[in-house]
Amino acid sequence: MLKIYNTLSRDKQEFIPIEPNKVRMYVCGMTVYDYCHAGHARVMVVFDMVYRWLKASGYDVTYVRNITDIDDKIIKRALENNESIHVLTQRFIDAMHEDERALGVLPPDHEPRATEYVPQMLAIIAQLEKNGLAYRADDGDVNYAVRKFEGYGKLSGKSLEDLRAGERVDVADNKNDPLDFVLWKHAKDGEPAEVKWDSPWGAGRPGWHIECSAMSSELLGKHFDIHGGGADLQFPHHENEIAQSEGAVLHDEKCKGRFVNYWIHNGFVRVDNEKMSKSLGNFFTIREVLQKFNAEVFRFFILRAHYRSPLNYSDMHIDDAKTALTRLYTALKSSPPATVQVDWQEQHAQRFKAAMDDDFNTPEAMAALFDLANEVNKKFDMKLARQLRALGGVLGLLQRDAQEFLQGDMSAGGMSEAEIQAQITARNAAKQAKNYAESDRIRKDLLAAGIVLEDSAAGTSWRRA
RNA sequence: GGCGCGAUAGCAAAUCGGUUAUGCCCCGGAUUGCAAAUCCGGUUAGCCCAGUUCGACUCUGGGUCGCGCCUCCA
Repeated sequence: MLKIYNTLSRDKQEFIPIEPNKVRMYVCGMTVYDYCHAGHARVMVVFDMVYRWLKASGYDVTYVRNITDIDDKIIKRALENNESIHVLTQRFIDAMHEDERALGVLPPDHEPRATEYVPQMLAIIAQLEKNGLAYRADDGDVNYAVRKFEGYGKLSGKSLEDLRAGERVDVADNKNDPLDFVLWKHAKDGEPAEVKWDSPWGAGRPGWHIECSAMSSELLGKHFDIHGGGADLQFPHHENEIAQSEGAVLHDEKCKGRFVNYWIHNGFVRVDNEKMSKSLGNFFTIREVLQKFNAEVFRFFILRAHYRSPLNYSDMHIDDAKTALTRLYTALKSSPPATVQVDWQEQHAQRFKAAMDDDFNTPEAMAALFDLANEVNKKFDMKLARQLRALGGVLGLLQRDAQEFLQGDMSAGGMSEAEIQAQITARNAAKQAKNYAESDRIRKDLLAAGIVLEDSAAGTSWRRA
């Protein structure tokens, strides 16, 4: 039985899908005006893990992760670069897909782009206006009247009074209430034609929050199971999504005004104990990280912490993760990669499953993997090795050929395989002649070049340190 | 200021009201020509102060410190 920590209720709840055996899940994806950073990597990997676990649990999952391809920052960047919005966003969408593939992230079932769902957004705005929740401001924007929506603040645990008392809320012009947010932004002079759509309220473009309400209901229906994203989206983005989506279906009998059953938020990636973010400038792009570290190591590093905990990014920690993952692959050395089924009756698998069912406790699931590796090493048991590989596969790990992982890593500028083999041959000759001074010298030189030799009954093998 | 989250050994990170978490590091042993890998064993825990309890790292209350949201943010 799967339990999920639901941000809405602030506790772990048994997961019961709306439709038996089916899960409909929506995750807020990226705004594509730049390369993805390590924080984005965490969202991708965490929800990929959730997606995989739901599927492994036998659910028929529909996973939607949107792409925000219209927004202030995109427009600004396109103008700076003197290129079209579409060219800019397409370039970063391609880059994002490259990063994802490297991290072993499965493609979502749908990847809707905001610009393709403007009619659906307009329909929701019209419905909100009809329901008395949206109004047209003097400047031409259409705003959401937050005070008219009962239950505003239920996701973030904020009351309107608290929010209003907050010092940091600007009193914006043209809003009936400072907390009201924009549904439709009127077109301004100087904005490219590419960012203008016709609407009953005049030419303009959508506000940020409305796109997710539109795309989720179009692809998953008005009421679906899981909605996810980074913890920073809890407020105001997800709070506003609820106001929009539930406000638009106030009188809809079918979904009884309920938008999402389970809200899942992942914790931040930190640098020096501070949130990694664009505005702080303390971020590393995924490509920067992957220049230094193997992508699977980075994925392993992300999943080694619980998804809701903060994750401190540092080279030292990723190095630590690399050594740990090397241990698992070492146990798989004599087990060729093959698609094998998990034997869920086996005890490590049971522990793994119990951990994953407990709010996706990947650190505990991994502990089971390490215990399993110990058994494999102890017993030389190929069946257990296959089990280790299969369980790793559930997390999107351990699918490579072990030799390839151990030898192929970070070889930039390293010795070629042929050179290494030649050295090994020379060393073995020296060993035969009992010239240990020479054989040790060769091994020492190789070690200095980052090559570790391992003698065994089967011969000498090597790996990169 | 309002709301929320966290504090576990040298580092990272889980579980749990009483029984070895796990990984990295370190020490000892086995193995090895010597190593590496592996195996066996070991050292290092639970921010502070009270309370509940036969017993608390785990529950409750109060501190302290750190972080996040309240503004674009994954």
